[in-house]
Parts: sequence; structure tokens; C-alpha cells
Amino acid sequence: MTPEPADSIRAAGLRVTTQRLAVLEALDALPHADTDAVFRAVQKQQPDITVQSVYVVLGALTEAALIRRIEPAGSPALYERRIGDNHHHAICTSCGAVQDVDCAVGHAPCLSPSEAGGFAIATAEVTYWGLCPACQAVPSTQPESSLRN
Amino acid sequence: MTPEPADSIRAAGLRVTTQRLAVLEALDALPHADTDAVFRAVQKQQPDITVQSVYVVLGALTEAALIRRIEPAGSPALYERRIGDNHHHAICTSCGAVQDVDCAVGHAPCLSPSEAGGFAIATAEVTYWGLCPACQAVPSTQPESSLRN
DNA sequence: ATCTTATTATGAATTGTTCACAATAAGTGT
DNA sequence: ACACTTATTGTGAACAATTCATAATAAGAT
Repeated sequence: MTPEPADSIRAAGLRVTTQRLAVLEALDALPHADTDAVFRAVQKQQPDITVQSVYVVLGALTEAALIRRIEPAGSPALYERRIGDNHHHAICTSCGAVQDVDCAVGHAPCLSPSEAGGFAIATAEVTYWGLCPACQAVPSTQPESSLRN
Repeated sequence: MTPEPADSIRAAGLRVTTQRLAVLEALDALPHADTDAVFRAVQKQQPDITVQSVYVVLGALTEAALIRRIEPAGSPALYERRIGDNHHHAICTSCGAVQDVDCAVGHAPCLSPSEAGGFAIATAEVTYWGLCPACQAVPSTQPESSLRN
């Protein structure tokens, strides 16, 4: 009963196009892909697509809230299909790997700052920085600080 | 007893230069400035400085942990002098204003994710998105979604 | 005062992204 | 099925933020 991609696109008031379907499909295979990764994946099915179109498609899907865009420091924007839940991300400071992290508390854990200086807070975004399992194993073969130096 | 900027630079093993001092001074006046804002501020004292040099100086000071770099989604990198404490940021989705937010709990609140998927978490970074007091007052005169659309 | 080396200036290059506009194709009504 | 309207894509150029290579300069040590 998982809604068909085509249906969710239509439900969002958008036209269903092969490139949009292909992008959603690519994001299923690549849960945290940047524009270029999506482009390369889609290109296999549609050799004529351009990077700019991928940008446009990703932008449209993001605006329609069918996908979510995250922009970790030191990396290009990443897109993910998992939406609607308040989950966060752990990012490897060595290789850039991204891992979903559920809220520690059942609901938005950090949503109540002690003092927000009068801000009307709408959302809280948490990014955990550390070493992924693989990079913990290999002490420091990786190019060190490719992210966040 | 606040350490002189020159001393902290020296203590970090770096040479004390007029441009580094000027950048630190600029960041005192502008608590969350991007490179261009720092450049313009420093330029008033040192008309011959270049943006590239400001980049280099900011990079050096960041690496020496004399300043901290934050990279909010949709905005260029910002730098701040307040370091050494685990504080977070509230950012206005309308005008981009940045406000420091102390940890809700005394110490790193979100540092214990329920399940980090094997990651060795080093730091947690929290970004609160919402409307600053000024933008709450003015319903929507601002260009809407200049950040985070 | 000299010398070594870190730092800055200069200029060009790169990356990620957006824009304007013409070509195409989705969905709607016939 | 057919035509029509308009969203969407392709094309090409532009842009912003940042980094790089190299030569010139200035900090700090001798």
C-alpha cells in the first residue's frame, strides 16, 4: 500500500514525468545522494537528461515536500526520500557517509531551547559529527578532513 | 583578564599579523559574519586587503580554533568568536538573522542519540529554524524563503 | 640587521548552483 | 484520437562562494 511514486507526484499537484520518476527511483537506491550522484544514476535510464534538469526536478520535488534537502557543512546539498518524520543525521567527518538517526526522545528532542531570544522556532535540525564504523577501523588512511576541517 | 587577541594568536602558534588582528576585531563587532561582511569591515582599516586573504585568515583562525565556522543551509559560511562552549544557533528563515542559543540542558543535550548506527559521535550541532522577533512582527514583507525554500 | 619561513596579494580556476529562454511533453477538453 | 494550454525540460550562459598556484611581503628568530 505504499503509494506509487506517480500518485504522490500527482497528489502534490505536479505533472508526472519520466525524469521525476527516475529521480525518485534514484533516491530509493541512494538514500543520501547529492545532485551529481542523482544525475549519474538517472543518466543510466535517460542518457539525454542534463544536470540542470536534475537540479530543477530536485527543486520541484523538494518544494512539494516529496523529498527533503539537507545541506551538511562542507558538502554539496543531499536529498533523501525519507520525509515526514523528524529524524536527524550522523555524518562521518572522514568519508562523509551519512546515517539516519532517529530522535533520542520520541518527539523533537531539542525543540525546546532554554532561551531562543524571542525566535518563534519552527523546526530543529540536529547533525551528529563523528566517525562511521568503517573509518573507525581504518585509523587514518582517508584524506583526513575532507569535510569540516 | 580577557586574553589579548595578539596573545591568543601567538599561543596558537601563529604569527601575529595586522590582518588577523583586524579580522578578530571585525568578528567582535559582527558576531555572525560571512566572509564578505568581514572583508568589508576589515577593509575600512586596511584598504588594501583582498577577499582571498580574508578567506585565508579565516581559514587559519578556524583551524587554530580561535574562531568557529558555521555553515547554515542556504547561506554562505559564517564565523563567530564565541568558542569553547557548546552553544547552538537559531536562524531566521525569513531574514537570515542568527542568534546564539545555549544548550537546553547544561551539557550537550542531543549528544546521546538513541541509535547512531555504529558511529563514534564527536559533536552534535543543533540548528533551530524559525522567525526572528522582527520578522514575526512584519507578516511577510520580506522576500519569503530567501533561505531554506 | 639579516635570514628563514609563515603569511599575504595577485590572478586565475573550480565547484555547486541558478537563470533566461526556446523546445517539448502532460494533462485537459473536444 | 486531436488539438491546446501550460508545466516542465533542455540548452547555454551566468553567478556566487570558495580554493588554488605562485610571487611578494613581513614576523619572529639569530
